[in-house]
Amino acid sequence: MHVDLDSFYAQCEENANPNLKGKPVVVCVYSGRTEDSGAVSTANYQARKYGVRAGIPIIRAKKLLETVDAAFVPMNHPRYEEISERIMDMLRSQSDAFEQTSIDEAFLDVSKRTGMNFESARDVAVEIKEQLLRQEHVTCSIGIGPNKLIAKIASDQSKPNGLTIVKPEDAITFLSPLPANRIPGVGKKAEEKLIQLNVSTVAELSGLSPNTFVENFGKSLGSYLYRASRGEDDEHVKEREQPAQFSRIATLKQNTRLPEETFPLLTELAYSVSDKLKEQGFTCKSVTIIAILTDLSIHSRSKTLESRTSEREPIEAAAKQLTQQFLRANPDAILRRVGVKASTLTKETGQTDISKFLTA
DNA sequence: GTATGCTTTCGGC
DNA sequence: TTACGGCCGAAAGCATAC
Repeated sequence: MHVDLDSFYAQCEENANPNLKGKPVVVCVYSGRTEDSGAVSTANYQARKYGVRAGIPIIRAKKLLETVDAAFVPMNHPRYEEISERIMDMLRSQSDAFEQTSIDEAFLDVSKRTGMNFESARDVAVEIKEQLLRQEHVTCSIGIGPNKLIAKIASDQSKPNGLTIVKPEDAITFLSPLPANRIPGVGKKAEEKLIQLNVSTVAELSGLSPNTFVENFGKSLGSYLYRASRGEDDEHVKEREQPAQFSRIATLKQNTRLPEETFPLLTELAYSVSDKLKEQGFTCKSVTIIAILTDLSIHSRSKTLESRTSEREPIEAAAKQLTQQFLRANPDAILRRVGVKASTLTKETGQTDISKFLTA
């Protein structure tokens, strides 16, 4: 079973402010550069009717909604996290195995408690929907299928507030007419290939030879797509124990390549990443800087640290060094936004782990 | 040749 | 007509180890 909370941030805002009910609601990330500079994080379904989508500039969303009484609200991420945590705990309690894949999505393995009976799985889904509405005033879209792939595609089939059940014997019939890009992992690049191959539906995709898959999509994606187009997937639902990375990114006051204008922000971002590592009890081994230039192109540079750390100073030093190197190697680059990322995380248990043993 | 690790890019929301 | 965020995980591409 796949559960997807409908335009989650927008629902959180509607619940926090009843004035928003019934209006188009646009949740915005303001960059602070000018009055309306920034992007749309998400929009409720009323706003989507006017063409407002995640990722578009706020100013464009305002134009699209200028004839209606719409609400533009700043994103409040800590609030969404808190609400999400309660919801995820509830969903986990309704499952045999649980896997949260984002702040608003999760897979629930309900095979045991339903004995693989899809009518019984429907009851679980209905109970989840009722409980979510009662306890958190939130709607969701649920997909039920014989595996994660089909559950995920099914949850996307009917939104918002949908429930789509695909029994094993109906899987091929369900998938066949769908556009091939509904398969997770088929993005822009794979889609271009599909056009070349004259493939638009999953059924057409499944008609390609195994060689055609590997030749066009590579061994990894190719064999995944071969199976996916047949509705096959054997991934298990499993808890994600540890995050893989923490990052902070922000927009500069003005476009620049001067160290005195970028370093203070880099320091702030590095400190924030370090604080989060410490707060959550992690150390990192690699540090990455993200550079977004005036043409909005995205670049990154990373390095592996000499030793694991969560301290502010080594992360800050690495970020400054990587930025300097990037600017030296790219004399025409002008920075618009910069970010700092810590990855290769390890949870520090306080117990003697192998690396401590070896250094001792 | 395969496994593993590191760096960079892609894509979803 | 343009406009433009802040996260995350996964994939791709390459190098190195065995």
